Amino acid sequence: MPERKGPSRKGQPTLSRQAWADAALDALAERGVAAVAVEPLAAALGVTKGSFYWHFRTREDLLAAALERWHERETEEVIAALQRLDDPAVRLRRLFDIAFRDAVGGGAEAALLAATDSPVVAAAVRQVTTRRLAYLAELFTDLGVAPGAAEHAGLLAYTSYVGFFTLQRAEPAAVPRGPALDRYLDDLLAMLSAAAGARPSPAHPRQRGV
Amino acid sequence: MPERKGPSRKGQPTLSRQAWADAALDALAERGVAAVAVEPLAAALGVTKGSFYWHFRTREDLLAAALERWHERETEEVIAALQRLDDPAVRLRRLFDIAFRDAVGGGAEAALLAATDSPVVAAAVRQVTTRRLAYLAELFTDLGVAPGAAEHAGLLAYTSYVGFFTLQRAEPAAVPRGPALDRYLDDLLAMLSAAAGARPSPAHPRQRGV
DNA sequence: ACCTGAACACCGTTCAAGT
DNA sequence: ACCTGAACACCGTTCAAGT
Repeated sequence: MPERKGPSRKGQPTLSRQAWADAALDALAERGVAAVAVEPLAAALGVTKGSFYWHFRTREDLLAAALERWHERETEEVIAALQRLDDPAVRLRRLFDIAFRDAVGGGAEAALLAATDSPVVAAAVRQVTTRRLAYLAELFTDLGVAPGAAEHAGLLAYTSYVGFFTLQRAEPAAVPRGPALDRYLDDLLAMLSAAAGARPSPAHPRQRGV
Repeated sequence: MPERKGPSRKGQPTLSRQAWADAALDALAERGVAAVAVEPLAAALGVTKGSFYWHFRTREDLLAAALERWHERETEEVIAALQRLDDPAVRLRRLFDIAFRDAVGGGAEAALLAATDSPVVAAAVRQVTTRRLAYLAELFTDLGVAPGAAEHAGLLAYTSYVGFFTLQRAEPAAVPRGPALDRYLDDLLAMLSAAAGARPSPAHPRQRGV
């Protein structure tokens, strides 16, 4: 995949596949999957839509390229950064900070996770989801949690995260900020630790019935 | 709003606004927001797309009507049914069963909650979200939880729910079923009760640090 | 009152032709 | 190697005309 070949016509550098994919991912994060449209994107990039088809076979292809970029940026790079931290407890806390405070994905997440009507999007989302759940389970295992309980806790953590940023998009006013967010994360971590420590099968004692 | 006016041409009953809205909601639940398309819907209903514009001003209008139906079915009717139960603890458990087991919304939920690029969808989602969070807070208050903690617990419950069905759509294989689901809901309820019982402000004792 | 049919704009896709 | 420009299909929207 050539990165860029140097200027060609009228001083404009020739467009690369990557430039299209990046523009597509930006549009997607800001205005949703429908905004990944060839003609408007071409206009924004200053070329005709015909030229698009030299780089990509279809619009779906462009989406797939943008999605690949998303996977790399918001999953692989985050995991790689976490793995540079020695203490798994620190890794978990850092992950929560990244996920809940820094709001990974900058808007692409919510747009993507539910746009599973598109087969390309569905495939990318499945991959990312599997990868993240596996990493979370690994993280809890590193903390000393038994495999089954670790998977369970990872699931709980991930659904909370997905729900959180979805809510943030749907109704930002309802999402905790500042000290309320601290308490929220505190409780979540505590809940997770309780769930992770629970024995797999029989009913376990609880502090108060709800 | 007239329901139906009796047959008109060729034995076909005249189409009502409601028939269009229902068809739109079905398409939306099954194939996403993009599937709410005038021409295909008209074809399916056996009329020309021109006729659509007698009932609705725009496609957005149709979406809004479908959304109103969604709000009624998946929020107001559910709440009304719950309120017929006396014991708030039973209400909460029943709500969890409906939400996590019977998968409210039959697919529309995930498609909608993240399709906030459309202003009509965004508005409907905001309304439904606010209503549901308010009801959850009320439910926890009825259980004897203090107002602040009740809101907090409701938020935790709702984000878990949203994350759960999003995951169900994204990667069904990762979602617990059978006894694993029982344990999941058990833990969730216990976590919620712990969070609800926590004092609002200062650091509270936890069973084990994570 | 409710629908048809033709028209037009917008965007995805193709392709011959340009540089 | 990379792009233009014209063409066509599909869907949203309008509107005059039908029953």
